[in-house]
Amino acid sequence: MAKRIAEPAVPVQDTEPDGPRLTKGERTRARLVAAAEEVFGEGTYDEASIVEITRRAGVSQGTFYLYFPSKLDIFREVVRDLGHQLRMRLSVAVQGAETRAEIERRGFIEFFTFIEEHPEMYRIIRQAEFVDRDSYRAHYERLAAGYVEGLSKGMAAGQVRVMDPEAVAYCLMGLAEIIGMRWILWDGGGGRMPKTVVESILDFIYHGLLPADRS
Amino acid sequence: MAKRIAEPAVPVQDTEPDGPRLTKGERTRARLVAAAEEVFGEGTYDEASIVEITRRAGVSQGTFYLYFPSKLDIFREVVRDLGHQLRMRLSVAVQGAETRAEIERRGFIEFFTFIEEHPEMYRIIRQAEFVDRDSYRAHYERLAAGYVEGLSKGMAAGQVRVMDPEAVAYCLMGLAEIIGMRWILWDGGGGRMPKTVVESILDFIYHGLLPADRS
Amino acid sequence: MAKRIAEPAVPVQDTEPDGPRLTKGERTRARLVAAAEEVFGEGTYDEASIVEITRRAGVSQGTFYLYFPSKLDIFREVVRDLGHQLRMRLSVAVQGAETRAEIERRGFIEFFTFIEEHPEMYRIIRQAEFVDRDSYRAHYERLAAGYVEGLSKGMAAGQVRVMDPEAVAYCLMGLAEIIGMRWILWDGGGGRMPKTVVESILDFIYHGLLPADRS
Amino acid sequence: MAKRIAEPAVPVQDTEPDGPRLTKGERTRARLVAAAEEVFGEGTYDEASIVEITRRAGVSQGTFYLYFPSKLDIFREVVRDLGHQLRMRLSVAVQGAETRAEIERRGFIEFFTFIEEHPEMYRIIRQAEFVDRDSYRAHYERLAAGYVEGLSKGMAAGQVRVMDPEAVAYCLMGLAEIIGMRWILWDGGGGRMPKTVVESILDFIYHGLLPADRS
DNA sequence: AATGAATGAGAGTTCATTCAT
DNA sequence: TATGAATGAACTCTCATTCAT
Repeated sequence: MAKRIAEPAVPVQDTEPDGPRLTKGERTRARLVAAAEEVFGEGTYDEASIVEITRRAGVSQGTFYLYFPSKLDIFREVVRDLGHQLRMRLSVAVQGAETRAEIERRGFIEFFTFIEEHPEMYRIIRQAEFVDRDSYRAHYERLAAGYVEGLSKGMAAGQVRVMDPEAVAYCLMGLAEIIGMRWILWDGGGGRMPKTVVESILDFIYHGLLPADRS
Repeated sequence: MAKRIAEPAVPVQDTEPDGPRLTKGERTRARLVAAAEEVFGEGTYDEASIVEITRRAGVSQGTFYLYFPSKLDIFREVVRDLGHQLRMRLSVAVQGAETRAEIERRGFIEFFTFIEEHPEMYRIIRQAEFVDRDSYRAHYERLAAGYVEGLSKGMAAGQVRVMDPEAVAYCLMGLAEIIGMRWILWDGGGGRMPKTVVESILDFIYHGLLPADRS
Repeated sequence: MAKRIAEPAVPVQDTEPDGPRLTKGERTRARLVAAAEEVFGEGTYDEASIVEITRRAGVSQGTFYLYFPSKLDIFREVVRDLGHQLRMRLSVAVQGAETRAEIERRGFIEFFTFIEEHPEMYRIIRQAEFVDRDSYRAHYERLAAGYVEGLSKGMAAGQVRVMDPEAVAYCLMGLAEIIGMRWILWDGGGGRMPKTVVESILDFIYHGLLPADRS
Repeated sequence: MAKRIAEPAVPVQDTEPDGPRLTKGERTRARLVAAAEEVFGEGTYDEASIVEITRRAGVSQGTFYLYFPSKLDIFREVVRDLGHQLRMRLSVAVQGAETRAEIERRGFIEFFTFIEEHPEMYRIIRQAEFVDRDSYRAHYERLAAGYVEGLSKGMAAGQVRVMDPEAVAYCLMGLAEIIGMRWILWDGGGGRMPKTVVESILDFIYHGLLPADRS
């Protein structure tokens, strides 16, 4: 990380737009979380250092421990936070979609957009697998829960072939992730999904889910 | 003396079964790789230490640097090695399968078996994403290459719907991985895939790949 | 927020029984000293932290420095305080004793009782040897002073063999301390002195002090 | 500690008088123990820092952990070592003494001499009470054991009044310690015991131990 | 071909203390 | 009279790596 080289960091402005509503402490805490999100996103959990997080947040090292008991704890918070953001975005995106195909299309596209916007989110959550398996598992379970619900309804309504809904939910998540990795993150990090890839995937999923008699 | 703290785990035998065929140096090297595979599989890349690797290999720390220029280098070798093993097993498993469905069935089942047998392999390869992205990418590209070839033939032969073959290959890999993680690794680590889950996935894939006019 | 990590142990009541007589400030100060006595008694001077003292006293860290300029200062006060308590108890205990033997018996028993009741007092005063030698020395000098006075009178009256009274005073203090340590503190912390040990010691002292021609 | 100021320390000579007999590692270890003895003797256990110990030993901080797993472990070793030295000296000193009085005289004088020569030994052992109670207790138990044996014989032979020998042993140790503290350490640290004090104590002990009918 | 010894940078964490409000 | 927030120096300990033998 180039950041290793110690520059005096941004002189902290205490009069930020959203300042007045929060206490001073709450603002500091928020700055720490934001900084941590950045730093964890750039390298390994182990490469990320408290020194760097506090430097970017514009506070001293001691201050960190006023708000988080340990490095692991802020990592957990960051994972929780990112998962929450993702779920919000997805649930908003699929609102109002009528057919299963439409839901999947909107969901997948929103997911890819999110990763394009927050490529670091990807790194962080996947690292949780090694750093704090519980956070990681919780993330997927929460995400899967929504999916399972939707798929079950679709099966009941005859729009989706009857299969183990949890298995299918995980298939779709795994699939979306690896595709995002391959076409967004690998290709320079700022890549966008090629249209033909998106269409192929949606096609694959569409037929994979569709009840036999409908095809 | 250092011995107080940790003594060599295994008194090293220099006359091992496969000894005679290799030079002393080659045997030492092999022992180091084997030890590294163990150690990397147990924790994080950062948690794994050269001390521990050499201790298990029964050699001194200095010896390590006779064979590998750095910790990262032996990690790369381990990743390459595991990927190689996996590809061999898969290619043997699908040999002789006639239909696309049969190929997928055999491939998936072999993959899950491999993970059940080497859960640590999973940890190691996924860590490569953060530790040495090139190894990681190379692993998937090699794996994808075989898949793409098979799928392209299937499409040409009209057994598989025409889609971007690389996109589909990655879909299948991502799907297999997350399922392996959820049902093998999470459930205690020694879990086996439930039948209904396997069948649901194969069903999903089968319809996902099938050409429309065949259904 | 810091509260995550530690909340005030006791919701502080400002209307305590002995409240009305003292100003608010005096009560806060007293609470701090009491808390410090507890905390210093539990571990090392260095292990004791201002955070913990203020937490138990139910005040903020900043408040501490309103009453004491430093950690060392409150430690000194605690030592002074404990020494004072001890001297009071001893002087009350020996009041009315007629012979030297009786004085020693009552004094020693009272001392052991005090240690049984306040084992932490012991830890604190002995630590002063390292933390603040002046407090420590002052404690012993004050204690010795009383002893020297009594012994000198005894010598003048022919009840005690003529020796350097200060040397004898220190002998008796050192002897009492180590015995208290061995039989009260070591044996589980809540131990009581065995009778035979007490009698042996008193016997030893008795003959040690007795004038030769009397024996 | 003035030593806090970082001076490049003594450039280490590798060809010391007792060099040839020990391996390089053993010499380093010995240097660390010697340095630790110095440093622990100067201040608190907590004030003593690994930095300072290694600086005086002329090795890097990392080297420390090649020989000792932790700061506490080297402290323990130092305590054991000092106790051993002391016991050796005492046993040599009393060798050949015939009467009980002679034994006590020689023992006490040797003890005071030892403290005059190693005032730091005193600090270190007493600190063990707080730092590692087991070391501390073990020290006294070992010292007491020898005493108890001698006293028991004396009682059997009718040279010493019959009392609980362990109680008496601890009395004598406690007494010696406090006297050493008061007249050697307090008076400037380099003090010597005044003759009259020594005589008073021996007198006190003599009569304390003497069987009644003999006096 | 192998080892024992040493290094030194860097990590996470703690804590007495200060100060604006 | 009291607090919440912040500081920064100091600490113990780990580890990949180097090198003389």
